[in-house]
Amino acid sequence: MITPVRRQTRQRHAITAAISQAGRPLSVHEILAIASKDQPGLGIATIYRTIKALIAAHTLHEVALPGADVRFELADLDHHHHFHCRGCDKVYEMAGCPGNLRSLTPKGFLMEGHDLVISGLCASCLGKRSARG
Amino acid sequence: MITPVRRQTRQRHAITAAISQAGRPLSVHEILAIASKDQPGLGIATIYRTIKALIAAHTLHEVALPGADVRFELADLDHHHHFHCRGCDKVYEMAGCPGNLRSLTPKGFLMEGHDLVISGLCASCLGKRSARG
DNA sequence: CTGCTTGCAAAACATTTGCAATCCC
DNA sequence: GGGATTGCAAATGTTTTGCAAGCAG
Repeated sequence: MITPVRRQTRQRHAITAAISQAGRPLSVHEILAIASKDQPGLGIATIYRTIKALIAAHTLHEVALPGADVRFELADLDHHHHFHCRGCDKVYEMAGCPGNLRSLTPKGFLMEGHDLVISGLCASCLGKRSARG
Repeated sequence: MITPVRRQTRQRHAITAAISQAGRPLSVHEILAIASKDQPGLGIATIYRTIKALIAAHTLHEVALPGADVRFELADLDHHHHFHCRGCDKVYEMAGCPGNLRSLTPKGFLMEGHDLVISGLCASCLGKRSARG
Protein backbone atom coordinates (compact mmCIF):
# COMPACT_ATOMS: atom_id res chain seq x y z
CA MET A 1 0.00 0.00 0.00
CA ILE A 2 1.33 3.45 -0.87
CA THR A 3 1.08 5.93 1.99
CA PRO A 4 0.94 9.50 0.73
CA VAL A 5 3.67 11.82 1.97
CA ARG A 6 2.36 13.92 4.85
CA ARG A 7 5.38 14.64 6.99
CA GLN A 8 8.95 15.64 6.45
CA THR A 9 11.12 13.22 8.39
CA ARG A 10 14.87 12.93 8.86
CA GLN A 11 14.82 9.79 6.75
CA ARG A 12 12.97 11.37 3.86
CA HIS A 13 15.26 14.33 3.94
CA ALA A 14 18.33 12.11 3.85
CA ILE A 15 16.95 10.22 0.87
CA THR A 16 16.09 13.24 -1.26
CA ALA A 17 19.29 15.00 -0.21
CA ALA A 18 21.32 12.00 -1.34
CA ILE A 19 19.72 12.04 -4.77
CA SER A 20 19.82 15.80 -5.07
CA GLN A 21 23.46 16.14 -4.02
CA ALA A 22 24.64 13.25 -6.17
CA GLY A 23 23.57 15.21 -9.24
CA ARG A 24 22.88 11.94 -11.02
CA PRO A 25 20.19 9.25 -10.73
CA LEU A 26 20.84 6.73 -7.96
CA SER A 27 19.86 3.12 -7.47
CA VAL A 28 18.21 1.80 -4.33
CA HIS A 29 21.56 0.57 -3.04
CA GLU A 30 23.35 3.79 -3.86
CA ILE A 31 20.65 5.67 -1.97
CA LEU A 32 21.00 3.34 1.00
CA ALA A 33 24.77 3.72 1.07
CA ILE A 34 24.72 7.52 0.84
CA ALA A 35 21.69 8.29 3.01
CA SER A 36 22.89 5.90 5.71
CA LYS A 37 25.83 8.20 6.39
CA ASP A 38 23.35 10.84 7.52
CA GLN A 39 20.89 8.45 9.09
CA PRO A 40 22.62 5.34 10.42
CA GLY A 41 20.17 2.52 10.87
CA LEU A 42 18.07 3.70 7.96
CA GLY A 43 16.13 0.65 6.79
CA ILE A 44 15.91 -0.54 3.23
CA ALA A 45 12.14 -0.87 3.62
CA THR A 46 11.94 2.83 4.34
CA ILE A 47 13.81 3.55 1.15
CA TYR A 48 11.47 1.42 -0.93
CA ARG A 49 8.44 2.98 0.75
CA THR A 50 9.77 6.50 0.34
CA ILE A 51 10.67 6.04 -3.31
CA LYS A 52 7.20 4.72 -4.07
CA ALA A 53 5.53 7.56 -2.25
CA LEU A 54 7.70 10.20 -3.87
CA ILE A 55 7.10 8.77 -7.32
CA ALA A 56 3.37 8.79 -6.68
CA ALA A 57 3.73 12.40 -5.57
CA HIS A 58 5.66 13.20 -8.79
CA THR A 59 8.69 14.23 -6.77
CA LEU A 60 10.88 11.43 -8.08
CA HIS A 61 11.25 9.87 -11.50
CA GLU A 62 12.33 6.40 -12.54
CA VAL A 63 15.19 5.85 -15.01
CA ALA A 64 15.22 2.43 -16.65
CA LEU A 65 18.39 1.01 -18.18
CA PRO A 66 19.07 -2.20 -20.08
CA GLY A 67 21.12 -4.60 -18.00
CA ALA A 68 21.37 -2.33 -14.97
CA ASP A 69 19.39 -1.48 -11.86
CA VAL A 70 16.66 1.11 -12.03
CA ARG A 71 17.73 4.58 -10.87
CA PHE A 72 15.76 7.46 -9.38
CA GLU A 73 16.13 11.19 -9.89
CA LEU A 74 14.32 14.37 -8.92
CA ALA A 75 11.30 15.02 -11.09
CA ASP A 76 11.63 18.79 -11.25
CA LEU A 77 14.82 18.90 -13.32
CA ASP A 78 14.79 20.48 -16.74
CA HIS A 79 14.09 18.04 -19.55
CA HIS A 80 17.20 15.97 -20.16
CA HIS A 81 18.45 12.47 -20.95
CA HIS A 82 20.96 9.97 -19.60
CA PHE A 83 24.31 8.39 -20.26
CA HIS A 84 24.98 4.94 -18.84
CA CYS A 85 28.64 4.01 -18.47
CA ARG A 86 29.29 0.34 -19.20
CA GLY A 87 32.56 0.59 -17.33
CA CYS A 88 31.58 1.88 -13.90
CA ASP A 89 27.79 1.49 -14.25
CA LYS A 90 27.20 5.11 -13.27
CA VAL A 91 24.40 7.09 -14.87
CA TYR A 92 25.01 10.71 -15.86
CA GLU A 93 22.66 13.44 -16.95
CA MET A 94 22.99 14.86 -20.43
CA ALA A 95 21.64 18.22 -21.54
CA GLY A 96 19.67 18.42 -24.75
CA CYS A 97 17.14 16.36 -26.63
CA PRO A 98 17.14 15.11 -30.20
CA GLY A 99 13.57 16.30 -30.73
CA ASN A 100 11.48 15.38 -33.76
CA LEU A 101 10.19 12.28 -32.02
CA ARG A 102 6.57 12.61 -33.04
CA SER A 103 7.62 11.66 -36.52
CA LEU A 104 8.79 8.30 -35.15
CA THR A 105 5.53 7.64 -33.30
CA PRO A 106 3.35 5.22 -35.23
CA LYS A 107 0.26 6.55 -36.98
CA GLY A 108 -2.71 6.63 -34.65
CA PHE A 109 -0.58 6.43 -31.49
CA LEU A 110 -0.40 9.25 -28.94
CA MET A 111 3.03 10.26 -27.68
CA GLU A 112 3.02 11.51 -24.09
CA GLY A 113 6.70 11.29 -23.18
CA HIS A 114 10.02 9.78 -24.10
CA ASP A 115 13.27 8.56 -22.63
CA LEU A 116 16.67 8.31 -24.24
CA VAL A 117 19.71 6.52 -22.88
CA ILE A 118 23.10 6.64 -24.54
CA SER A 119 25.52 3.99 -23.37
CA GLY A 120 29.26 3.69 -23.65
CA LEU A 121 32.20 4.76 -21.54
CA CYS A 122 32.50 7.84 -19.40
CA ALA A 123 35.57 10.06 -19.42
CA SER A 124 36.86 8.56 -16.21
CA CYS A 125 36.65 4.98 -17.51
CA LEU A 126 38.21 5.96 -20.83
CA GLY A 127 41.10 7.46 -18.90
CA LYS A 128 41.62 4.32 -16.89
CA ARG A 129 41.46 2.22 -20.01
CA SER A 130 44.20 4.13 -21.82
CA ALA A 131 46.30 4.25 -18.64
CA ARG A 132 46.21 0.45 -18.57
CA GLY A 133 47.36 0.31 -22.16
CA MET B 1 26.29 -19.84 -14.21
CA ILE B 2 25.58 -19.22 -17.89
CA THR B 3 25.70 -22.34 -20.02
CA PRO B 4 26.52 -21.53 -23.63
CA VAL B 5 23.97 -22.60 -26.22
CA ARG B 6 25.10 -25.82 -27.88
CA ARG B 7 21.90 -27.59 -28.84
CA GLN B 8 18.60 -26.67 -30.35
CA THR B 9 15.86 -28.04 -28.12
CA ARG B 10 12.08 -27.96 -28.33
CA GLN B 11 12.04 -25.53 -25.41
CA ARG B 12 14.50 -23.10 -26.97
CA HIS B 13 12.63 -23.21 -30.22
CA ALA B 14 9.35 -22.45 -28.47
CA ILE B 15 10.91 -19.50 -26.68
CA THR B 16 12.49 -17.87 -29.73
CA ALA B 17 9.43 -18.64 -31.84
CA ALA B 18 7.22 -16.90 -29.29
CA ILE B 19 9.33 -13.75 -29.43
CA SER B 20 9.78 -13.89 -33.16
CA GLN B 21 6.11 -14.44 -33.94
CA ALA B 22 4.91 -11.81 -31.49
CA GLY B 23 6.72 -9.19 -33.56
CA ARG B 24 7.25 -7.17 -30.40
CA PRO B 25 9.45 -7.51 -27.32
CA LEU B 26 8.05 -9.86 -24.67
CA SER B 27 8.43 -10.05 -20.91
CA VAL B 28 9.38 -13.24 -19.09
CA HIS B 29 5.75 -13.89 -18.26
CA GLU B 30 4.55 -13.19 -21.78
CA ILE B 31 7.15 -15.65 -23.04
CA LEU B 32 6.02 -18.27 -20.52
CA ALA B 33 2.38 -17.83 -21.46
CA ILE B 34 2.96 -18.05 -25.21
CA ALA B 35 5.70 -20.70 -25.31
CA SER B 36 3.79 -22.92 -22.88
CA LYS B 37 1.12 -23.42 -25.52
CA ASP B 38 3.71 -25.20 -27.65
CA GLN B 39 5.57 -26.81 -24.77
CA PRO B 40 3.26 -27.54 -21.86
CA GLY B 41 5.22 -28.02 -18.67
CA LEU B 42 7.89 -25.57 -19.80
CA GLY B 43 9.56 -24.36 -16.62
CA ILE B 44 10.17 -20.74 -15.72
CA ALA B 45 13.76 -21.63 -14.82
CA THR B 46 14.32 -22.78 -18.37
CA ILE B 47 13.06 -19.45 -19.64
CA TYR B 48 15.39 -17.50 -17.39
CA ARG B 49 18.31 -19.75 -18.32
CA THR B 50 17.54 -19.55 -22.01
CA ILE B 51 17.15 -15.78 -22.02
CA LYS B 52 20.50 -15.38 -20.27
CA ALA B 53 22.25 -17.73 -22.64
CA LEU B 54 20.71 -16.13 -25.72
CA ILE B 55 21.64 -12.65 -24.53
CA ALA B 56 25.21 -13.81 -23.95
CA ALA B 57 25.17 -15.28 -27.45
CA HIS B 58 23.89 -11.94 -28.83
CA THR B 59 20.74 -13.61 -30.10
CA LEU B 60 18.42 -11.70 -27.80
CA HIS B 61 18.38 -8.09 -26.65
CA GLU B 62 17.04 -6.52 -23.48
CA VAL B 63 14.56 -3.64 -23.62
CA ALA B 64 14.32 -1.61 -20.39
CA LEU B 65 11.26 0.50 -19.64
CA PRO B 66 10.43 2.84 -16.77
CA GLY B 67 7.77 1.36 -14.54
CA ALA B 68 7.38 -1.84 -16.52
CA ASP B 69 8.93 -5.29 -16.76
CA VAL B 70 11.99 -5.81 -18.89
CA ARG B 71 11.24 -7.19 -22.35
CA PHE B 72 13.32 -9.26 -24.75
CA GLU B 73 13.54 -9.14 -28.52
CA LEU B 74 15.59 -10.70 -31.28
CA ALA B 75 18.98 -9.06 -31.67
CA ASP B 76 19.18 -9.31 -35.44
CA LEU B 77 16.42 -6.84 -36.24
CA ASP B 78 17.22 -3.64 -38.10
CA HIS B 79 18.02 -0.71 -35.84
CA HIS B 80 14.81 0.57 -34.34
CA HIS B 81 13.21 1.92 -31.16
CA HIS B 82 10.19 1.24 -28.99
CA PHE B 83 6.81 2.54 -28.02
CA HIS B 84 5.44 1.63 -24.60
CA CYS B 85 1.67 1.90 -24.22
CA ARG B 86 0.65 3.12 -20.78
CA GLY B 87 -2.83 1.72 -21.35
CA CYS B 88 -2.21 -1.93 -22.16
CA ASP B 89 1.50 -2.08 -21.20
CA LYS B 90 2.42 -3.56 -24.58
CA VAL B 91 5.69 -2.59 -26.24
CA TYR B 92 5.74 -1.96 -29.98
CA GLU B 93 8.60 -1.53 -32.42
CA MET B 94 9.00 1.79 -34.18
CA ALA B 95 10.98 2.29 -37.38
CA GLY B 96 13.45 5.13 -37.59
CA CYS B 97 15.90 6.87 -35.34
CA PRO B 98 16.31 10.53 -34.45
CA GLY B 99 20.06 10.41 -35.13
CA ASN B 100 22.43 13.20 -34.18
CA LEU B 101 22.98 11.66 -30.75
CA ARG B 102 26.72 12.13 -30.61
CA SER B 103 26.11 15.81 -30.17
CA LEU B 104 24.28 15.04 -26.91
CA THR B 105 27.08 12.84 -25.59
CA PRO B 106 29.17 14.69 -23.03
CA LYS B 107 32.67 15.82 -24.04
CA GLY B 108 35.22 13.11 -23.43
CA PHE B 109 32.61 10.31 -23.26
CA LEU B 110 32.44 7.51 -25.81
CA MET B 111 29.02 6.63 -27.22
CA GLU B 112 28.65 2.97 -28.12
CA GLY B 113 24.89 2.60 -28.38
CA HIS B 114 21.57 4.16 -27.52
CA ASP B 115 17.99 3.30 -26.68
CA LEU B 116 14.89 5.38 -27.11
CA VAL B 117 11.44 4.70 -25.70
CA ILE B 118 8.40 6.78 -26.50
CA SER B 119 5.49 6.27 -24.16
CA GLY B 120 1.83 7.10 -24.49
CA LEU B 121 -1.23 5.31 -25.79
CA CYS B 122 -1.41 2.89 -28.67
CA ALA B 123 -4.10 3.09 -31.33
CA SER B 124 -6.08 0.30 -29.75
CA CYS B 125 -6.17 1.96 -26.32
CA LEU B 126 -7.03 5.33 -27.84
CA GLY B 127 -9.94 3.68 -29.62
CA LYS B 128 -11.24 2.14 -26.41
CA ARG B 129 -10.89 5.45 -24.61
CA SER B 130 -12.98 7.41 -27.10
CA ALA B 131 -15.53 4.61 -27.24
CA ARG B 132 -16.00 4.99 -23.48
CA GLY B 133 -16.55 8.74 -23.86
C1' DC C 1 -1.33 14.14 21.86
C1' DT C 2 -2.45 11.91 17.53
C1' DG C 3 -1.61 9.29 13.96
C1' DC C 4 2.00 9.17 10.32
C1' DT C 5 6.34 7.01 9.82
C1' DT C 6 10.00 3.92 10.99
C1' DG C 7 12.78 -0.44 11.76
C1' DC C 8 12.48 -5.00 12.27
C1' DA C 9 11.19 -9.45 10.94
C1' DA C 10 8.22 -12.17 8.29
C1' DA C 11 5.91 -12.68 3.97
C1' DA C 12 5.55 -12.45 -0.81
C1' DC C 13 7.60 -12.44 -5.05
C1' DA C 14 11.48 -12.95 -8.45
C1' DT C 15 15.56 -15.19 -9.99
C1' DT C 16 19.24 -18.63 -9.67
C1' DT C 17 21.15 -23.09 -8.79
C1' DG C 18 21.86 -28.32 -7.67
C1' DC C 19 20.69 -32.52 -9.35
C1' DA C 20 18.62 -36.65 -11.35
C1' DA C 21 16.09 -37.71 -15.44
C1' DT C 22 15.64 -36.71 -20.26
C1' DC C 23 16.76 -35.59 -24.79
C1' DC C 24 19.73 -33.94 -28.71
C1' DC C 25 23.38 -34.91 -31.77
C1' DG D 1 26.00 -43.23 -25.68
C1' DG D 2 27.56 -39.07 -23.70
C1' DG D 3 27.13 -34.76 -22.41
C1' DA D 4 24.00 -30.67 -22.75
C1' DT D 5 19.53 -29.42 -21.18
C1' DT D 6 15.39 -29.74 -18.58
C1' DG D 7 11.97 -29.60 -14.61
C1' DC D 8 11.62 -29.65 -10.02
C1' DA D 9 12.56 -27.97 -5.61
C1' DA D 10 15.55 -25.64 -2.72
C1' DA D 11 18.38 -21.60 -2.25
C1' DT D 12 19.15 -16.92 -2.88
C1' DG D 13 17.89 -12.23 -3.77
C1' DT D 14 14.50 -8.44 -3.97
C1' DT D 15 10.50 -5.94 -2.65
C1' DT D 16 6.42 -5.57 0.25
C1' DT D 17 3.87 -5.75 4.50
C1' DG D 18 2.32 -6.19 9.63
C1' DC D 19 3.12 -4.27 13.74
C1' DA D 20 4.83 -2.07 17.93
C1' DA D 21 7.72 1.87 19.05
C1' DG D 22 9.12 6.56 17.86
C1' DC D 23 8.57 11.06 16.17
C1' DA D 24 6.57 15.29 13.58
C1' DG D 25 3.38 18.65 13.73
